[in-house]
Amino acid sequence: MRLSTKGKYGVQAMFELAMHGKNGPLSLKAIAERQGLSEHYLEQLAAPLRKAGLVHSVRGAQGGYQLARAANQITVGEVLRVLEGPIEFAEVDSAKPDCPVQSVWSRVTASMCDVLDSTTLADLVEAELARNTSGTLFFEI
Amino acid sequence: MRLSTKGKYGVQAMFELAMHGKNGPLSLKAIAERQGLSEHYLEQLAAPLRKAGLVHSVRGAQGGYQLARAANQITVGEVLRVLEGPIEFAEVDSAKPDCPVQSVWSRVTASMCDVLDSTTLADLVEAELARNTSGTLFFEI
DNA sequence: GAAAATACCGATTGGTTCTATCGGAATTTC
DNA sequence: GAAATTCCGATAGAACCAATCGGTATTTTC
Repeated sequence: MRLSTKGKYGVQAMFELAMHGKNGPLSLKAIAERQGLSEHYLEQLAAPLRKAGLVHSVRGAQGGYQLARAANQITVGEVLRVLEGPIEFAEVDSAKPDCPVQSVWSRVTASMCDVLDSTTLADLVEAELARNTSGTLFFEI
Repeated sequence: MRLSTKGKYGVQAMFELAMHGKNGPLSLKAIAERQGLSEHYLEQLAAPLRKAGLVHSVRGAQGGYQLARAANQITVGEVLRVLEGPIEFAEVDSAKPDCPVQSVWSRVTASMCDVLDSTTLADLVEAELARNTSGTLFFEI
């Protein structure tokens, strides 16, 4: 019932890319350092994200990754589906679709998707910027 | 991110107990047959449910299990926590609690708990009875 | 043109968890 | 006493996770 590190790290990496914005590509090494992750492991996450068209890669020295779309056009749910497959609280048993237990699973899934599909990378960037601003003001007044 | 069969079967079994109500104890064999599960596997789920005080057991022939409380006093979330541990969409990294990504995980978790903690076994029984009633009417009119 | 940086690729591995299965002991009913 | 049932502990195969490793291809920089 818990997200694996694949989805977790993947979203964190996408958040870093969104924060970096259009300042050229950001390397996996840089992301790995900022988030304290293994660079080699991140490679495994970058591959599906690129194949799914969520990021563009730039090879060679000074290369790295950039978001393939505007940050407000990429939701957290979309990233997770690429890395983890369908978002589903429990596999729905097609043999008894009318069982009230199944409908609980469906409702939980829907409520998870509500949050994940309505949150974009831009929302995360905005929250982070707001946090830094208020923090800075707090100490500089 | 997906519920394991432990939680899934466990809730289905608790639902059967709730449906059975106060007509004496219901054996694991009966539950296994109705739900198409392995009886031996159900035993492993029954043990923690009993230790957590959610069911009472009756040993010996004609024995089985009963809910330890009224069905409207047992939520689906409670059953899942006994069988699967804390309900949490992703482990929150205590090193960076203010990261916007962490707050997404918290919001998803909260929204899952909203559904799971507000749904009782009695709600499931009610839904099942309503379904049978309407189904019967549909064919008997 | 050489060297460094980086993305890209595939294999493997150790660990954990899942999903049971098995055999038997204790308890109660009939 | 026989049958039904809970109870207990061990085990085992499978799948998945998380990560590591070694190497190749591409691009920039010097």
